[in-house]
Amino acid sequence: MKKPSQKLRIPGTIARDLGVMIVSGVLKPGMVLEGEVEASDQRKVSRSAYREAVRILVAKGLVYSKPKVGTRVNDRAAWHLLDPDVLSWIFQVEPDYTLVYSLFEMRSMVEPEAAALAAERRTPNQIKVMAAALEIMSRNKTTTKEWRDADETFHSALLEASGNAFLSSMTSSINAAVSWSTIFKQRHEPLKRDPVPDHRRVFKAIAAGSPSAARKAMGQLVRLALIDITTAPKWPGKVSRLKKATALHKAQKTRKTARKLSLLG
Amino acid sequence: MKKPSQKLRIPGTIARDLGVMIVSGVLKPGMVLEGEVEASDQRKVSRSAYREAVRILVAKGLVYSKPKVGTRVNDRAAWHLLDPDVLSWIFQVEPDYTLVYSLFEMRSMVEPEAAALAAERRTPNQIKVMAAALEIMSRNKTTTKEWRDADETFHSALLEASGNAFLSSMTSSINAAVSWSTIFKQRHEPLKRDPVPDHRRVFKAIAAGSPSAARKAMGQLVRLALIDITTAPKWPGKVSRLKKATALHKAQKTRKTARKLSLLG
DNA sequence: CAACGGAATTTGTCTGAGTATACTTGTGCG
DNA sequence: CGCACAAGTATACTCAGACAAATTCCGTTG
Repeated sequence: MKKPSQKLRIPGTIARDLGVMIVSGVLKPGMVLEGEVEASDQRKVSRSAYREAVRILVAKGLVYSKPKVGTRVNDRAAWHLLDPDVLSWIFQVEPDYTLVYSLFEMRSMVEPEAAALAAERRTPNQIKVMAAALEIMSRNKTTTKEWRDADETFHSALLEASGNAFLSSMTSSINAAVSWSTIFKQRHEPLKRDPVPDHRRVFKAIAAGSPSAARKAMGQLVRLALIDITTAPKWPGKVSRLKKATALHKAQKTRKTARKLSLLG
Repeated sequence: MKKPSQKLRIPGTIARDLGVMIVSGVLKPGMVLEGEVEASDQRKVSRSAYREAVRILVAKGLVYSKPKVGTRVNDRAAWHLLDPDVLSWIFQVEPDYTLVYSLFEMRSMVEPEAAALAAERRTPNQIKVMAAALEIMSRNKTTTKEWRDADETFHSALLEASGNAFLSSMTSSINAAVSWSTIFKQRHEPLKRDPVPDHRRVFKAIAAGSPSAARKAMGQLVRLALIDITTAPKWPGKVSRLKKATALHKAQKTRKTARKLSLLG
Protein backbone atom coordinates (compact mmCIF):
# COMPACT_ATOMS: atom_id res chain seq x y z
CA MET A 1 0.00 0.00 0.00
CA LYS A 2 2.56 2.58 1.07
CA LYS A 3 5.35 3.26 -1.29
CA PRO A 4 8.78 2.77 0.20
CA SER A 5 9.83 5.58 -2.11
CA GLN A 6 13.42 4.66 -1.46
CA LYS A 7 15.98 7.16 -2.57
CA LEU A 8 17.00 6.55 -6.11
CA ARG A 9 20.52 5.36 -6.60
CA ILE A 10 22.74 6.56 -9.36
CA PRO A 11 21.60 4.07 -11.99
CA GLY A 12 18.00 4.73 -11.03
CA THR A 13 18.25 8.45 -11.48
CA ILE A 14 20.09 8.13 -14.76
CA ALA A 15 17.52 5.65 -16.01
CA ARG A 16 14.74 8.03 -14.99
CA ASP A 17 16.39 10.98 -16.70
CA LEU A 18 17.01 9.10 -19.90
CA GLY A 19 13.61 7.45 -19.69
CA VAL A 20 11.83 10.78 -19.40
CA MET A 21 13.81 12.11 -22.32
CA ILE A 22 12.82 9.13 -24.40
CA VAL A 23 9.11 9.02 -23.62
CA SER A 24 8.85 12.78 -23.98
CA GLY A 25 10.41 12.65 -27.43
CA VAL A 26 13.65 14.47 -26.73
CA LEU A 27 15.43 11.27 -27.68
CA LYS A 28 13.56 9.91 -30.66
CA PRO A 29 13.36 6.27 -31.75
CA GLY A 30 16.32 5.30 -33.85
CA MET A 31 18.63 7.78 -32.19
CA VAL A 32 21.76 6.30 -30.72
CA LEU A 33 22.86 7.43 -27.28
CA GLU A 34 26.38 8.54 -26.53
CA GLY A 35 28.89 5.80 -25.92
CA GLU A 36 29.24 4.41 -22.45
CA VAL A 37 32.57 6.05 -21.82
CA GLU A 38 31.52 9.52 -22.87
CA ALA A 39 28.13 9.32 -21.18
CA SER A 40 29.50 8.08 -17.89
CA ASP A 41 32.38 10.52 -18.02
CA GLN A 42 30.11 13.44 -18.77
CA ARG A 43 27.81 12.59 -15.86
CA LYS A 44 30.79 12.07 -13.56
CA VAL A 45 29.79 8.53 -12.73
CA SER A 46 31.50 5.24 -13.26
CA ARG A 47 30.91 3.28 -16.40
CA SER A 48 29.38 0.37 -14.51
CA ALA A 49 26.82 2.65 -12.87
CA TYR A 50 25.84 4.05 -16.25
CA ARG A 51 25.69 0.56 -17.72
CA GLU A 52 23.25 -0.52 -15.02
CA ALA A 53 21.07 2.44 -15.92
CA VAL A 54 21.04 1.32 -19.53
CA ARG A 55 20.24 -2.20 -18.40
CA ILE A 56 17.13 -0.87 -16.66
CA LEU A 57 16.01 0.89 -19.83
CA VAL A 58 16.62 -2.26 -21.84
CA ALA A 59 14.53 -4.23 -19.35
CA LYS A 60 11.68 -1.81 -19.95
CA GLY A 61 11.95 -2.01 -23.70
CA LEU A 62 12.95 1.60 -24.23
CA VAL A 63 16.36 0.93 -25.77
CA TYR A 64 18.53 -1.89 -26.98
CA SER A 65 22.25 -2.07 -27.32
CA LYS A 66 24.69 -4.01 -29.41
CA PRO A 67 28.45 -3.87 -29.68
CA LYS A 68 29.81 -1.63 -32.37
CA VAL A 69 26.45 0.07 -33.00
CA GLY A 70 25.76 1.47 -29.57
CA THR A 71 22.53 1.93 -27.66
CA ARG A 72 19.52 2.96 -29.74
CA VAL A 73 16.08 4.16 -28.74
CA ASN A 74 13.42 1.62 -29.63
CA ASP A 75 10.22 2.34 -31.52
CA ARG A 76 7.32 3.09 -29.24
CA ALA A 77 5.79 -0.25 -30.17
CA ALA A 78 8.55 -1.94 -28.19
CA TRP A 79 8.14 0.17 -25.06
CA HIS A 80 6.59 -1.52 -22.05
CA LEU A 81 3.92 1.12 -21.65
CA LEU A 82 2.28 -0.69 -18.77
CA ASP A 83 5.47 -0.71 -16.77
CA PRO A 84 4.88 1.46 -13.70
CA ASP A 85 8.11 3.38 -14.15
CA VAL A 86 7.61 3.98 -17.85
CA LEU A 87 4.11 5.28 -17.23
CA SER A 88 5.25 7.52 -14.41
CA TRP A 89 7.94 8.89 -16.70
CA ILE A 90 5.30 9.59 -19.31
CA PHE A 91 3.33 11.68 -16.85
CA GLN A 92 6.44 13.37 -15.53
CA VAL A 93 6.15 15.96 -18.26
CA GLU A 94 3.24 16.99 -20.43
CA PRO A 95 2.11 13.65 -21.82
CA ASP A 96 1.08 12.83 -25.35
CA TYR A 97 -2.66 13.36 -25.38
CA THR A 98 -3.24 10.47 -27.73
CA LEU A 99 -1.60 8.24 -25.16
CA VAL A 100 -3.79 9.63 -22.41
CA TYR A 101 -6.85 8.94 -24.48
CA SER A 102 -5.66 5.40 -25.13
CA LEU A 103 -5.10 4.88 -21.44
CA PHE A 104 -8.65 5.94 -20.72
CA GLU A 105 -9.86 3.67 -23.46
CA MET A 106 -8.13 0.81 -21.69
CA ARG A 107 -9.59 1.86 -18.36
CA SER A 108 -13.06 1.79 -19.86
CA MET A 109 -12.48 -1.81 -20.88
CA VAL A 110 -10.90 -3.01 -17.70
CA GLU A 111 -12.29 -1.16 -14.74
CA PRO A 112 -16.00 -1.88 -15.19
CA GLU A 113 -15.29 -5.59 -15.43
CA ALA A 114 -12.91 -5.34 -12.51
CA ALA A 115 -15.69 -3.74 -10.51
CA ALA A 116 -18.02 -6.55 -11.47
CA LEU A 117 -15.50 -9.14 -10.31
CA ALA A 118 -14.87 -7.17 -7.15
CA ALA A 119 -18.55 -7.29 -6.34
CA GLU A 120 -18.27 -11.08 -6.32
CA ARG A 121 -14.89 -11.55 -4.71
CA ARG A 122 -14.26 -8.63 -2.37
CA THR A 123 -13.27 -9.37 1.21
CA PRO A 124 -14.69 -7.52 4.21
CA ASN A 125 -11.39 -5.79 4.71
CA GLN A 126 -11.28 -4.53 1.14
CA ILE A 127 -14.74 -3.06 1.64
CA LYS A 128 -13.46 -1.31 4.72
CA VAL A 129 -10.53 0.17 2.83
CA MET A 130 -12.77 1.43 0.06
CA ALA A 131 -15.25 2.86 2.52
CA ALA A 132 -12.49 4.70 4.35
CA ALA A 133 -11.14 6.11 1.09
CA LEU A 134 -14.62 7.23 0.11
CA GLU A 135 -15.03 8.87 3.47
CA ILE A 136 -11.85 10.87 2.99
CA MET A 137 -12.89 11.86 -0.52
CA SER A 138 -16.21 13.21 0.67
CA ARG A 139 -14.54 15.19 3.42
CA ASN A 140 -11.95 16.93 1.26
CA LYS A 141 -11.92 19.16 -1.76
CA THR A 142 -10.85 17.56 -5.02
CA THR A 143 -7.91 19.96 -5.24
CA THR A 144 -6.20 18.53 -2.17
CA LYS A 145 -3.57 15.85 -2.16
CA GLU A 146 -5.60 13.98 0.44
CA TRP A 147 -8.45 13.65 -2.01
CA ARG A 148 -6.24 12.38 -4.82
CA ASP A 149 -4.52 9.89 -2.56
CA ALA A 150 -7.85 8.58 -1.38
CA ASP A 151 -9.01 8.36 -4.98
CA GLU A 152 -5.98 6.26 -5.81
CA THR A 153 -6.54 4.10 -2.76
CA PHE A 154 -10.12 3.53 -3.82
CA HIS A 155 -9.23 2.39 -7.33
CA SER A 156 -6.29 0.33 -6.07
CA ALA A 157 -8.46 -1.48 -3.57
CA LEU A 158 -11.04 -2.13 -6.24
CA LEU A 159 -8.55 -3.71 -8.59
CA GLU A 160 -7.12 -5.70 -5.71
CA ALA A 161 -10.62 -6.87 -4.83
CA SER A 162 -11.14 -8.15 -8.35
CA GLY A 163 -9.00 -11.08 -7.31
CA ASN A 164 -7.21 -10.96 -10.63
CA ALA A 165 -3.44 -10.61 -10.38
CA PHE A 166 -3.12 -9.03 -13.81
CA LEU A 167 -5.68 -6.39 -13.04
CA SER A 168 -3.90 -5.71 -9.77
CA SER A 169 -0.67 -5.20 -11.62
CA MET A 170 -2.36 -2.46 -13.62
CA THR A 171 -2.91 -0.52 -10.43
CA SER A 172 -0.09 1.94 -10.93
CA SER A 173 -1.07 2.50 -14.56
CA ILE A 174 -4.66 3.24 -13.65
CA ASN A 175 -3.60 5.38 -10.73
CA ALA A 176 -1.43 7.44 -13.03
CA ALA A 177 -4.45 8.17 -15.19
CA VAL A 178 -6.69 8.78 -12.20
CA SER A 179 -4.36 11.19 -10.48
CA TRP A 180 -3.26 13.03 -13.58
CA SER A 181 -6.76 13.59 -14.86
CA THR A 182 -7.94 15.07 -11.57
CA ILE A 183 -5.12 17.58 -11.65
CA PHE A 184 -5.52 18.26 -15.34
CA LYS A 185 -9.22 18.95 -15.14
CA GLN A 186 -8.66 21.65 -12.54
CA ARG A 187 -5.78 23.41 -14.17
CA HIS A 188 -7.89 26.27 -15.44
CA GLU A 189 -11.28 26.06 -13.88
CA PRO A 190 -12.73 24.37 -10.84
CA LEU A 191 -14.41 21.04 -11.26
CA LYS A 192 -18.03 21.41 -12.23
CA ARG A 193 -19.15 17.90 -11.50
CA ASP A 194 -18.63 16.24 -8.14
CA PRO A 195 -17.01 12.85 -8.78
CA VAL A 196 -17.80 11.49 -5.35
CA PRO A 197 -21.36 10.32 -6.08
CA ASP A 198 -20.03 8.26 -9.00
CA HIS A 199 -17.59 6.57 -6.69
CA ARG A 200 -20.26 6.06 -4.08
CA ARG A 201 -22.47 4.27 -6.58
CA VAL A 202 -19.61 1.96 -7.48
CA PHE A 203 -18.87 1.27 -3.85
CA LYS A 204 -22.45 0.53 -2.94
CA ALA A 205 -22.81 -1.93 -5.78
CA ILE A 206 -19.62 -3.71 -4.79
CA ALA A 207 -20.53 -3.77 -1.12
CA ALA A 208 -23.97 -5.06 -2.02
CA GLY A 209 -22.39 -7.79 -4.13
CA SER A 210 -24.07 -6.79 -7.34
CA PRO A 211 -21.74 -7.32 -10.31
CA SER A 212 -24.00 -5.85 -12.95
CA ALA A 213 -24.67 -2.71 -10.95
CA ALA A 214 -20.96 -2.36 -10.21
CA ARG A 215 -20.09 -2.75 -13.86
CA LYS A 216 -22.66 -0.17 -14.84
CA ALA A 217 -21.64 2.33 -12.20
CA MET A 218 -17.93 2.01 -12.95
CA GLY A 219 -18.56 2.27 -16.66
CA GLN A 220 -20.34 5.51 -16.08
CA LEU A 221 -17.59 6.79 -13.80
CA VAL A 222 -14.90 6.21 -16.40
CA ARG A 223 -16.94 7.62 -19.25
CA LEU A 224 -17.75 10.76 -17.31
CA ALA A 225 -14.12 11.17 -16.32
CA LEU A 226 -13.14 10.94 -19.96
CA ILE A 227 -15.74 13.50 -20.92
CA ASP A 228 -14.47 15.79 -18.21
CA ILE A 229 -10.92 15.80 -19.51
CA THR A 230 -11.80 15.98 -23.19
CA THR A 231 -14.04 18.98 -22.54
CA ALA A 232 -11.43 20.72 -20.41
CA PRO A 233 -10.15 23.94 -21.98
CA LYS A 234 -6.62 22.63 -22.25
CA TRP A 235 -7.49 19.44 -24.09
CA PRO A 236 -6.19 19.78 -27.66
CA GLY A 237 -8.77 19.86 -30.41
CA LYS A 238 -6.93 17.41 -32.62
CA VAL A 239 -7.18 14.56 -30.16
CA SER A 240 -10.63 15.63 -29.13
CA ARG A 241 -12.48 12.41 -29.58
CA LEU A 242 -15.16 14.30 -27.72
CA LYS A 243 -17.88 13.41 -30.16
CA LYS A 244 -17.02 9.78 -29.91
CA ALA A 245 -16.77 9.93 -26.14
CA THR A 246 -20.11 11.55 -25.58
CA ALA A 247 -21.65 9.44 -28.29
CA LEU A 248 -20.32 6.37 -26.54
CA HIS A 249 -21.81 7.56 -23.30
CA LYS A 250 -25.23 8.07 -24.80
CA ALA A 251 -25.09 4.81 -26.69
CA GLN A 252 -24.18 2.97 -23.53
CA LYS A 253 -27.05 4.56 -21.68
CA THR A 254 -29.58 3.74 -24.37
CA ARG A 255 -28.20 0.26 -24.68
CA LYS A 256 -28.71 -0.29 -21.00
CA THR A 257 -32.16 1.19 -21.11
CA ALA A 258 -32.95 -1.06 -24.00
CA ARG A 259 -31.68 -4.05 -22.12
CA LYS A 260 -33.72 -3.17 -19.12
CA LEU A 261 -36.78 -2.79 -21.29
CA SER A 262 -36.13 -6.07 -22.96
CA LEU A 263 -35.98 -7.76 -19.60
CA LEU A 264 -39.34 -6.28 -18.75
CA GLY A 265 -40.83 -7.55 -21.96
CA MET B 1 7.00 -8.37 -35.99
CA LYS B 2 10.06 -10.58 -36.22
CA LYS B 3 11.80 -11.23 -32.99
CA PRO B 4 15.42 -10.24 -32.96
CA SER B 5 15.90 -13.09 -30.51
CA GLN B 6 19.40 -11.87 -29.93
CA LYS B 7 21.66 -14.15 -28.00
CA LEU B 8 21.29 -13.60 -24.31
CA ARG B 9 24.29 -12.13 -22.59
CA ILE B 10 25.44 -13.23 -19.21
CA PRO B 11 23.22 -10.85 -17.19
CA GLY B 12 20.28 -11.79 -19.36
CA THR B 13 20.66 -15.49 -18.78
CA ILE B 14 21.16 -15.05 -15.07
CA ALA B 15 18.11 -12.80 -14.88
CA ARG B 16 16.10 -15.39 -16.77
CA ASP B 17 17.26 -18.22 -14.53
CA LEU B 18 16.54 -16.33 -11.34
CA GLY B 19 13.32 -14.97 -12.79
CA VAL B 20 12.04 -18.43 -13.62
CA MET B 21 12.95 -19.64 -10.17
CA ILE B 22 11.04 -16.76 -8.64
CA VAL B 23 7.85 -16.96 -10.68
CA SER B 24 7.79 -20.73 -10.36
CA GLY B 25 8.02 -20.52 -6.59
CA VAL B 26 11.42 -22.05 -6.05
CA LEU B 27 12.47 -18.73 -4.58
CA LYS B 28 9.57 -17.57 -2.50
CA PRO B 29 8.68 -13.97 -1.61
CA GLY B 30 10.63 -12.77 1.39
CA MET B 31 13.57 -15.04 0.70
CA VAL B 32 16.89 -13.28 0.42
CA LEU B 33 19.21 -14.28 -2.39
CA GLU B 34 22.84 -15.08 -1.81
CA GLY B 35 25.17 -12.15 -1.52
CA GLU B 36 26.69 -10.69 -4.65
CA VAL B 37 30.11 -12.11 -4.01
CA GLU B 38 29.00 -15.67 -3.38
CA ALA B 39 26.42 -15.66 -6.15
CA SER B 40 28.80 -14.29 -8.76
CA ASP B 41 31.61 -16.48 -7.56
CA GLN B 42 29.45 -19.58 -7.64
CA ARG B 43 28.29 -18.88 -11.19
CA LYS B 44 31.84 -18.10 -12.28
CA VAL B 45 30.92 -14.64 -13.46
CA SER B 46 32.06 -11.23 -12.42
CA ARG B 47 30.27 -9.34 -9.75
CA SER B 48 29.25 -6.56 -12.14
CA ALA B 49 27.64 -9.04 -14.52
CA TYR B 50 25.63 -10.53 -11.69
CA ARG B 51 24.69 -7.09 -10.45
CA GLU B 52 23.30 -6.18 -13.86
CA ALA B 53 21.19 -9.32 -13.74
CA VAL B 54 19.76 -8.26 -10.40
CA ARG B 55 19.12 -4.80 -11.82
CA ILE B 56 16.97 -6.37 -14.52
CA LEU B 57 14.93 -8.24 -11.93
CA VAL B 58 14.53 -5.08 -9.88
CA ALA B 59 13.31 -3.25 -12.98
CA LYS B 60 10.64 -5.91 -13.40
CA GLY B 61 9.55 -5.74 -9.80
CA LEU B 62 10.57 -9.27 -8.89
CA VAL B 63 13.14 -8.33 -6.24
CA TYR B 64 14.48 -5.35 -4.39
CA SER B 65 17.80 -4.84 -2.79
CA LYS B 66 19.19 -2.72 -0.05
CA PRO B 67 22.58 -2.52 1.57
CA LYS B 68 23.02 -4.59 4.70
CA VAL B 69 19.82 -6.54 4.06
CA GLY B 70 20.55 -8.06 0.70
CA THR B 71 18.31 -8.82 -2.25
CA ARG B 72 14.87 -10.14 -1.38
CA VAL B 73 12.11 -11.60 -3.51
CA ASN B 74 9.10 -9.29 -3.67
CA ASP B 75 5.52 -10.31 -3.00
CA ARG B 76 3.69 -11.26 -6.16
CA ALA B 77 1.66 -8.09 -5.90
CA ALA B 78 4.79 -6.15 -6.80
CA TRP B 79 5.70 -8.25 -9.83
CA HIS B 80 5.19 -6.64 -13.22
CA LEU B 81 3.06 -9.48 -14.51
CA LEU B 82 2.42 -7.77 -17.81
CA ASP B 83 6.11 -7.46 -18.55
CA PRO B 84 6.84 -9.64 -21.58
CA ASP B 85 9.83 -11.30 -19.99
CA VAL B 86 8.10 -11.99 -16.70
CA LEU B 87 5.17 -13.56 -18.49
CA SER B 88 7.42 -15.67 -20.69
CA TRP B 89 9.24 -16.83 -17.57
CA ILE B 90 5.90 -17.79 -16.04
CA PHE B 91 5.12 -19.99 -19.00
CA GLN B 92 8.63 -21.41 -19.11
CA VAL B 93 7.60 -24.05 -16.61
CA GLU B 94 4.21 -25.35 -15.59
CA PRO B 95 2.39 -22.13 -14.76
CA ASP B 96 0.10 -21.45 -11.85
CA TYR B 97 -3.35 -22.29 -13.16
CA THR B 98 -4.97 -19.50 -11.22
CA LEU B 99 -2.71 -17.10 -13.07
CA VAL B 100 -3.64 -18.64 -16.39
CA TYR B 101 -7.28 -18.24 -15.56
CA SER B 102 -6.73 -14.62 -14.58
CA LEU B 103 -4.93 -13.99 -17.84
CA PHE B 104 -7.88 -15.34 -19.77
CA GLU B 105 -10.18 -13.23 -17.68
CA MET B 106 -8.19 -10.20 -18.75
CA ARG B 107 -8.26 -11.32 -22.37
CA SER B 108 -12.03 -11.57 -22.21
CA MET B 109 -12.16 -7.95 -21.10
CA VAL B 110 -9.66 -6.56 -23.52
CA GLU B 111 -9.73 -8.48 -26.75
CA PRO B 112 -13.40 -8.08 -27.66
CA GLU B 113 -13.16 -4.32 -27.25
CA ALA B 114 -9.87 -4.32 -29.12
CA ALA B 115 -11.61 -6.13 -31.96
CA ALA B 116 -14.35 -3.53 -31.95
CA LEU B 117 -11.82 -0.72 -32.16
CA ALA B 118 -9.92 -2.58 -34.86
CA ALA B 119 -13.08 -2.75 -36.92
CA GLU B 120 -13.12 1.03 -36.93
CA ARG B 121 -9.44 1.82 -37.22
CA ARG B 122 -7.76 -1.00 -39.11
CA THR B 123 -5.63 -0.11 -42.11
CA PRO B 124 -5.74 -2.04 -45.38
CA ASN B 125 -2.33 -3.46 -44.66
CA GLN B 126 -3.41 -4.78 -41.27
CA ILE B 127 -6.32 -6.52 -42.95
CA LYS B 128 -3.89 -8.11 -45.35
CA VAL B 129 -1.70 -9.36 -42.51
CA MET B 130 -4.65 -10.85 -40.70
CA ALA B 131 -5.97 -12.46 -43.85
CA ALA B 132 -2.60 -14.02 -44.54
CA ALA B 133 -2.38 -15.37 -41.01
CA LEU B 134 -5.86 -16.79 -41.29
CA GLU B 135 -4.91 -18.41 -44.56
CA ILE B 136 -1.94 -20.14 -42.95
CA MET B 137 -4.08 -21.27 -40.04
CA SER B 138 -6.63 -22.88 -42.29
CA ARG B 139 -3.93 -24.67 -44.25
CA ASN B 140 -2.13 -26.20 -41.27
CA LYS B 141 -2.99 -28.46 -38.40
CA THR B 142 -3.29 -26.84 -35.00
CA THR B 143 -0.44 -28.97 -33.71
CA THR B 144 2.13 -27.36 -35.98
CA LYS B 145 4.36 -24.47 -35.10
CA GLU B 146 3.24 -22.74 -38.27
CA TRP B 147 -0.34 -22.70 -37.01
CA ARG B 148 0.61 -21.31 -33.63
CA ASP B 149 2.81 -18.62 -35.16
CA ALA B 150 0.01 -17.59 -37.48
CA ASP B 151 -2.37 -17.53 -34.54
CA GLU B 152 -0.03 -15.18 -32.71
CA THR B 153 0.35 -13.03 -35.79
CA PHE B 154 -3.42 -12.80 -36.08
CA HIS B 155 -3.93 -11.65 -32.53
CA SER B 156 -0.93 -9.31 -32.68
CA ALA B 157 -2.22 -7.65 -35.83
CA LEU B 158 -5.62 -7.28 -34.27
CA LEU B 159 -4.27 -5.52 -31.20
CA GLU B 160 -2.09 -3.37 -33.40
CA ALA B 161 -5.13 -2.49 -35.50
CA SER B 162 -6.98 -1.32 -32.42
CA GLY B 163 -4.86 1.81 -32.68
CA ASN B 164 -4.38 1.80 -28.93
CA ALA B 165 -0.77 1.75 -27.83
CA PHE B 166 -1.55 0.18 -24.49
CA LEU B 167 -3.43 -2.67 -26.08
CA SER B 168 -0.55 -3.15 -28.49
CA SER B 169 1.84 -3.41 -25.59
CA MET B 170 -0.22 -6.31 -24.29
CA THR B 171 0.61 -8.25 -27.43
CA SER B 172 3.23 -10.47 -25.92
CA SER B 173 1.07 -11.18 -22.87
CA ILE B 174 -1.88 -12.19 -24.98
CA ASN B 175 0.33 -14.20 -27.29
CA ALA B 176 1.70 -16.09 -24.35
CA ALA B 177 -1.81 -17.11 -23.39
CA VAL B 178 -2.77 -17.88 -26.96
CA SER B 179 0.21 -20.04 -27.70
CA TRP B 180 0.30 -21.84 -24.38
CA SER B 181 -3.37 -22.72 -24.43
CA THR B 182 -3.16 -24.23 -27.89
CA ILE B 183 -0.35 -26.49 -26.77
CA PHE B 184 -1.98 -27.25 -23.45
CA LYS B 185 -5.28 -28.27 -24.96
CA GLN B 186 -3.61 -30.86 -27.11
CA ARG B 187 -1.37 -32.39 -24.52
CA HIS B 188 -3.53 -35.43 -24.05
CA GLU B 189 -6.14 -35.48 -26.72
CA PRO B 190 -6.55 -33.86 -30.10
CA LEU B 191 -8.54 -30.71 -30.37
CA LYS B 192 -12.23 -31.39 -30.75
CA ARG B 193 -13.30 -28.00 -31.90
CA ASP B 194 -11.77 -26.23 -34.89
CA PRO B 195 -10.77 -22.74 -33.76
CA VAL B 196 -10.39 -21.38 -37.28
CA PRO B 197 -14.06 -20.54 -37.88
CA ASP B 198 -14.06 -18.43 -34.73
CA HIS B 199 -11.11 -16.50 -36.03
CA ARG B 200 -12.70 -16.15 -39.44
CA ARG B 201 -15.80 -14.60 -37.93
CA VAL B 202 -13.68 -12.08 -36.10
CA PHE B 203 -11.75 -11.29 -39.22
CA LYS B 204 -14.81 -10.82 -41.37
CA ALA B 205 -16.37 -8.44 -38.88
CA ILE B 206 -13.20 -6.38 -38.71
CA ALA B 207 -12.74 -6.35 -42.45
CA ALA B 208 -16.38 -5.35 -42.86
CA GLY B 209 -15.89 -2.55 -40.39
CA SER B 210 -18.52 -3.75 -37.97
CA PRO B 211 -17.44 -3.07 -34.37
CA SER B 212 -20.38 -4.75 -32.70
CA ALA B 213 -20.01 -7.91 -34.75
CA ALA B 214 -16.27 -7.94 -34.12
CA ARG B 215 -16.79 -7.53 -30.39
CA LYS B 216 -19.33 -10.32 -30.36
CA ALA B 217 -17.22 -12.70 -32.42
CA MET B 218 -14.07 -12.08 -30.40
CA GLY B 219 -15.96 -12.44 -27.16
CA GLN B 220 -17.13 -15.82 -28.30
CA LEU B 221 -13.65 -16.83 -29.41
CA VAL B 222 -12.11 -16.07 -26.03
CA ARG B 223 -14.91 -17.67 -24.09
CA LEU B 224 -14.71 -20.85 -26.13
CA ALA B 225 -10.96 -20.95 -25.74
CA LEU B 226 -11.36 -20.68 -22.01
CA ILE B 227 -13.92 -23.45 -21.99
CA ASP B 228 -11.55 -25.59 -24.03
CA ILE B 229 -8.73 -25.32 -21.54
CA THR B 230 -10.85 -25.63 -18.42
CA THR B 231 -12.42 -28.79 -19.78
CA ALA B 232 -9.08 -30.26 -20.79
CA PRO B 233 -8.17 -33.40 -18.82
CA LYS B 234 -5.12 -31.80 -17.31
CA TRP B 235 -6.86 -28.73 -15.96
CA PRO B 236 -6.94 -28.99 -12.16
CA GLY B 237 -10.34 -29.26 -10.55
CA LYS B 238 -9.63 -26.72 -7.87
CA VAL B 239 -9.20 -23.91 -10.32
CA SER B 240 -11.93 -25.19 -12.55
CA ARG B 241 -14.05 -22.14 -12.85
CA LEU B 242 -15.76 -24.18 -15.53
CA LYS B 243 -19.22 -23.53 -14.24
CA LYS B 244 -18.62 -19.85 -14.22
CA ALA B 245 -17.06 -19.95 -17.65
CA THR B 246 -19.87 -21.78 -19.32
CA ALA B 247 -22.40 -19.78 -17.37
CA LEU B 248 -20.76 -16.63 -18.60
CA HIS B 249 -20.92 -17.91 -22.12
CA LYS B 250 -24.60 -18.62 -21.94
CA ALA B 251 -25.34 -15.34 -20.21
CA GLN B 252 -23.50 -13.47 -22.89
CA LYS B 253 -25.44 -15.19 -25.59
CA THR B 254 -28.78 -14.49 -24.02
CA ARG B 255 -27.79 -10.93 -23.36
CA LYS B 256 -26.95 -10.44 -26.99
CA THR B 257 -30.15 -12.07 -28.09
CA ALA B 258 -32.04 -9.78 -25.80
CA ARG B 259 -30.31 -6.79 -27.25
CA LYS B 260 -31.03 -7.86 -30.76
CA LEU B 261 -34.63 -8.36 -29.88
CA SER B 262 -34.84 -4.98 -28.29
CA LEU B 263 -33.53 -3.42 -31.44
CA LEU B 264 -36.28 -5.08 -33.38
CA GLY B 265 -38.91 -3.83 -31.01
C1' DC C 1 31.88 -8.81 -58.98
C1' DA C 2 31.60 -11.71 -55.02
C1' DA C 3 33.41 -13.82 -51.17
C1' DC C 4 36.42 -13.65 -47.75
C1' DG C 5 39.35 -11.72 -44.11
C1' DG C 6 41.17 -8.22 -41.21
C1' DA C 7 40.80 -3.70 -38.69
C1' DA C 8 38.28 -0.54 -35.98
C1' DT C 9 34.76 0.51 -32.74
C1' DT C 10 31.59 -0.26 -29.27
C1' DT C 11 29.50 -2.91 -25.85
C1' DG C 12 30.51 -6.84 -22.81
C1' DT C 13 33.11 -8.86 -18.95
C1' DC C 14 36.46 -9.09 -15.42
C1' DT C 15 39.16 -7.64 -11.26
C1' DG C 16 39.94 -5.33 -6.97
C1' DA C 17 39.39 -1.66 -4.15
C1' DG C 18 36.95 1.68 -1.43
C1' DT C 19 32.18 4.04 0.01
C1' DA C 20 27.50 4.47 1.66
C1' DT C 21 23.63 2.61 3.80
C1' DA C 22 20.76 0.39 6.99
C1' DC C 23 20.32 -3.06 10.46
C1' DT C 24 22.08 -4.58 15.03
C1' DT C 25 23.93 -4.12 19.14
C1' DG C 26 25.49 -1.73 22.88
C1' DT C 27 25.48 2.19 26.02
C1' DG C 28 24.13 5.95 28.70
C1' DC C 29 20.56 8.60 30.51
C1' DG C 30 16.09 9.28 32.40
C1' DC D 1 13.72 -0.90 33.69
C1' DG D 2 13.07 1.27 29.27
C1' DC D 3 14.04 4.33 25.74
C1' DA D 4 16.89 7.33 22.80
C1' DC D 5 21.03 7.57 20.72
C1' DA D 6 25.62 6.13 19.18
C1' DA D 7 28.97 2.80 17.52
C1' DG D 8 29.75 -1.41 14.90
C1' DT D 9 29.10 -4.37 11.00
C1' DA D 10 27.39 -6.67 7.01
C1' DT D 11 25.87 -5.74 2.60
C1' DA D 12 24.95 -3.55 -1.52
C1' DC D 13 26.77 0.52 -4.05
C1' DT D 14 30.24 3.00 -6.68
C1' DC D 15 34.52 3.56 -8.69
C1' DA D 16 38.68 2.72 -11.78
C1' DG D 17 41.10 0.48 -15.42
C1' DA D 18 42.01 -3.29 -18.27
C1' DC D 19 40.94 -6.94 -21.43
C1' DA D 20 37.55 -9.75 -24.32
C1' DA D 21 33.94 -10.39 -27.63
C1' DA D 22 30.96 -9.07 -31.06
C1' DT D 23 29.66 -6.54 -35.07
C1' DT D 24 30.20 -3.43 -38.73
C1' DC D 25 33.02 -1.67 -42.39
C1' DC D 26 36.31 -1.91 -45.82
C1' DG D 27 39.98 -3.55 -48.38
C1' DT D 28 41.85 -7.53 -50.46
C1' DT D 29 41.75 -11.43 -53.29
C1' DG D 30 40.00 -15.04 -56.22
